[in-house]
Amino acid sequence: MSDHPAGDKPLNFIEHMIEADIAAGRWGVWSGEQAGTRPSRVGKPRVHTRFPPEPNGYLHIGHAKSICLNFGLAQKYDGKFNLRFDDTNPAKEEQEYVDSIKADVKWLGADFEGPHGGGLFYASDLFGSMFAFAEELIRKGKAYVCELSADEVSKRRGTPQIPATSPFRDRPAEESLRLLRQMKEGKHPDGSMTLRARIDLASPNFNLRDPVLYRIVHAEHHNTGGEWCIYPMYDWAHGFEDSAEGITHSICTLEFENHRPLYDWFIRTVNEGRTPDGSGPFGATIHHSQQIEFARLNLTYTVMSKRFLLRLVQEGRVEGWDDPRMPTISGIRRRGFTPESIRNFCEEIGVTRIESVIDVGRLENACREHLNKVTPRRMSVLRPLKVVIENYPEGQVEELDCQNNPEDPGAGSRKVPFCREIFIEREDFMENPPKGFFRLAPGTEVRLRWAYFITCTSVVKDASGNIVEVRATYDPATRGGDAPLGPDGKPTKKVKATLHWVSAPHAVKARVRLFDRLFKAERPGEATGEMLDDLNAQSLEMLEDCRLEPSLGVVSPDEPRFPDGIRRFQFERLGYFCIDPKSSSASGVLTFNRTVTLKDTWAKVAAKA
RNA sequence: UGGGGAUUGGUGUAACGGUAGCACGACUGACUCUGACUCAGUUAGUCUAGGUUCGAAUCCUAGAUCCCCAGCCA
Repeated sequence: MSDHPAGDKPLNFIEHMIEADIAAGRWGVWSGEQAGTRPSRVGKPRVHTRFPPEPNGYLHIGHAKSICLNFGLAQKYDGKFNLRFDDTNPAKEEQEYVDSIKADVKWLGADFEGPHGGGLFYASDLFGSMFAFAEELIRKGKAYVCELSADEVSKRRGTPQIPATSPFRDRPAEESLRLLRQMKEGKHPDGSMTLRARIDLASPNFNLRDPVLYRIVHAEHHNTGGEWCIYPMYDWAHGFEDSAEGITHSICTLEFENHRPLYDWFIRTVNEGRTPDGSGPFGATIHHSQQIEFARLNLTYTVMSKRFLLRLVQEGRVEGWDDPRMPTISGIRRRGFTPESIRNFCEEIGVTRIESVIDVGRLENACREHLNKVTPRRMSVLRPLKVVIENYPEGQVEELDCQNNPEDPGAGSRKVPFCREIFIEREDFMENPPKGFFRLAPGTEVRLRWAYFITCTSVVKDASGNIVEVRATYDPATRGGDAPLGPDGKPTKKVKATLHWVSAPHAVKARVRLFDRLFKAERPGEATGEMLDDLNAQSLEMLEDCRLEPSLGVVSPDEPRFPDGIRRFQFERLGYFCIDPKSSSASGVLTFNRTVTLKDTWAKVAAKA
């Protein structure tokens, strides 16, 4: 069945469901009132998604998959996307997390306040109506106050074969109502009682064994302050949040699949005694959205558990949530990744119900792919080795033209100074090169990018035999880096290698931070059960004596401005780097982060040998 | 030994009873003022066993393996 025009991406399973819903007219169409800022939306089938994080930590790349999915659907179907804080547990939630999540979602491009945005919501703003629904459930005989302690509930939970029990199950509704109000008024201590749904104590699905709706928590809430001392559980609250916001497709991860019967039960039960026109004894029917589960993102060499990431932060094993080695959005951003590259990555990996593990290299590739197109090229020497060009006049300085981006002729060029003393990369010189090494070595000739051909004449060593300097001669006829043309119009000579370089006296000094994977193991914790055992002790390398071309010391006018304000570059032959303002200002030293290396065929060959 | 899901090349993902395709990786080669990029080619797959059918990744039966569920977390 190829009813898609060539080049069209195949639909994922959620899109298939949406198409089916549209065909069936399941969710109706946008009214003029609902269309909001987009009149074009009026009359189109409703698709309304949301991203519902709990503000108990920073967002990570796994959340990015969900954000891109939900926002992407809203965009594709000209619908709406909400950001909603699922803040029903004051014990774990903080304003700091709320703020970071808002910033991260926006940075990713999922603008919940833009043309496809439905707005910003808080579950806690609905506490009042949720409480009313709870009272309604009691009146319908579908909920009761249970005075079992958490411990006792656990003991009475039963097994797959043996049903759970509660002695309070058949308590009169009036009594439950009175107790619930007392709970709300703070008359009872934490843990002394709960409100439970009256469903099925024998269900093989434990979620239906009279789940808790409300627990008593005397704690300050980041949004509602001290207004409440009872808080709704996730299962009870979530469907009402979706309902109130008019969400059509409530997308969550696979582990909530067993909760779907509960999700549906709550809405259905509230809707008992309600009618579409509001004439029922309990008023008007409330909206019932469709829960859909998909597989969360797993990455090799990466831990996505918020709890564990929090531990890394608290134990000081990383600099913080935004450490560039962290899989958090803020870490990845500080590392230099672009939102485009993350969106492309999420698009490439697809959406299914299969639990898979994506090679983290694919995320890096997505980043290279985008950065290659948009970053200006610069020359930087990370581990400097001095080269003295013996036949270049002392005191002479030339300003040479260097292209900013060979991929993009429109990016123009810049001037880079050249003189008698330059630095090259230490690893670009070998005194006794192996076969296949075609960089600089005694007697060989290489090109200095955009500059001249040079030939190594000798090596200078210190007392202990370390190479401290290389002597060379240059060919003045190769100015600009091109060999002179012969009578046949072809270059008179060719070199196999082109090296990056900087002028020694003009170079800007900087610190560069190189990052490796945070974990040594493809699946951290698999071997010993303790993820910390697989932490990579060498995941951060600081290079303190790097020399950069002078243009990096200032913001040049033709440097592209990224919307997030981050200055990103390709250091030729090395990789993609960005300035880390946080580290720079903290240390007083201009500091770059390496986002990702370039692919390096030679390193692969050399490693094999 | 209860319930709910999943299984297609190394990895990810299509195909919804009718030619198993795409992407990434890997490997070759071409090109190259980045050992990058780009381009061309090669590689390799339907969990197993039965059954239905002219025809099965797809439907049926049985089995295997993996994931989720007994928080007053989400």
